[in-house]
Amino acid sequence: MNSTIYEIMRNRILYMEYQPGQILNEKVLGEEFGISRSPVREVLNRLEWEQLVRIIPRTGSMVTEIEFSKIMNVFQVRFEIEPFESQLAGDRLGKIHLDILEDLKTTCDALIDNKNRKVLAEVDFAIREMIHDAAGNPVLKEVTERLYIQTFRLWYVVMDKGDWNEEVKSMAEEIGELSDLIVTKNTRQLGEVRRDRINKHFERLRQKFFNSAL
Amino acid sequence: MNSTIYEIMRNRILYMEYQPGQILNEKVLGEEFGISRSPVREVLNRLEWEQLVRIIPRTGSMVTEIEFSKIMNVFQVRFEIEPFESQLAGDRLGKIHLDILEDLKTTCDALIDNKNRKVLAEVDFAIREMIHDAAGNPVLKEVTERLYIQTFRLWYVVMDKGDWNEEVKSMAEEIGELSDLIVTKNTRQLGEVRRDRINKHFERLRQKFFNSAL
DNA sequence: ATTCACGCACTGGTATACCACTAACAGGGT
DNA sequence: ACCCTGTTAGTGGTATACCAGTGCGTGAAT
Repeated sequence: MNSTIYEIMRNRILYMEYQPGQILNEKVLGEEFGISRSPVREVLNRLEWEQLVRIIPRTGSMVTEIEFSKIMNVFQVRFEIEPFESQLAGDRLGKIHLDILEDLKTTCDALIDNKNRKVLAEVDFAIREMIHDAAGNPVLKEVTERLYIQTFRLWYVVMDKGDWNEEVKSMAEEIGELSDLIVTKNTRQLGEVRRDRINKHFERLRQKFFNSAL
Repeated sequence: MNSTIYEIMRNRILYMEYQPGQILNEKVLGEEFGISRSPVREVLNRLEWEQLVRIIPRTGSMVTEIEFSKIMNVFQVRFEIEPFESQLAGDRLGKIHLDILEDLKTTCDALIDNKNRKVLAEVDFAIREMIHDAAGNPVLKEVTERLYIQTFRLWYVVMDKGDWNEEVKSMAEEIGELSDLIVTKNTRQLGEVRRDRINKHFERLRQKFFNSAL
């Protein structure tokens, strides 16, 4: 299936196996996956729509650079829409989700002093997936996830530069906070808490990004 | 340019020249526009991820049906995100925009007792474009516009069934309200007012949709 | 006359061939 | 030695050819 190749390519970009600015060649990609240029182009078009590559005529598909100004725009929207989603999810979060969170907490704890960016990222994806399901609005899910992906790489590079344990601790805190709110059935606060989280997250990204003077 | 053909196709769907459920044929489209299937498929892919068609293997591209449940999901997001955009726009709305609104008001008034759905729709698009520009966040614009398009057709069919002048009057009211808030520099209320507008809009759509028992 | 089975024709999916364009390199002239 | 120009190679864009799958129509058998 084509969507498999799409996901492979997407992950390569997100996990920085393809560097920002790198030029991808349709013919080469086709040979690698054993398919012709037609389906490759389809995948590249989709990636372009997700703002992960920019197709440049007679040159190739350039993996998009990480532009802070653009990412600020995305965060401005996430900052508004994700708290809303959490608020929606509040009504439906229950015991099943507590179990999921407990598992994620375990995974998270195992990462202390044991740096593995990809696993930590997968924990984040899992939390998000849980919220999406609980919110029960597929349109909202699609929009939110698309925006998240556009900010993902910045987090991923910054993780490499800052204090690793601090990063893990922050994630563990988020999980704990979520669990607490579910246990105490204080789900109306979910929105506010999430807004706080994203705000802090963004602030950390901003600082580390400019400190490293990329 | 391909994007021209994309826009033509998109408009045909939005303005119901292609009926929901209608099957489009790649070869036929190619012949009509004097291009081959490759660029046609590119356009159809784009329309598919805009949720305007669904490509069905060995059958064709089906213009998506108007599903109320899906549209409810979209409205749930619009209801949250568009007031936010208006709020952002508030700081930058000024005299230039008042002039635009005045023009639109004139266009609108000319539509009383003179039914023309397309022109009224274009007025709506123009208002939205103004807000987008003032808000100054291209990401937000893209998301918002994409969602709007997904709800557009419902409005377009409902317009045909209800009281035309009521529809025009509602639009004129919206323009007036906007102008007033700009004049009195009461731009902080823009968000709330917009939320009200969308709410009423949705309520009208809901009622007329179920009355007509489509 | 009705029903079932076979084949044909039409679809989108994919591979391939061709094209227009550009950028880079090499060679010759100054 | 340097600059300018012509050619060539390589890109994405587009047209086309081929393929696999399916649904419908037709014809034959009961």
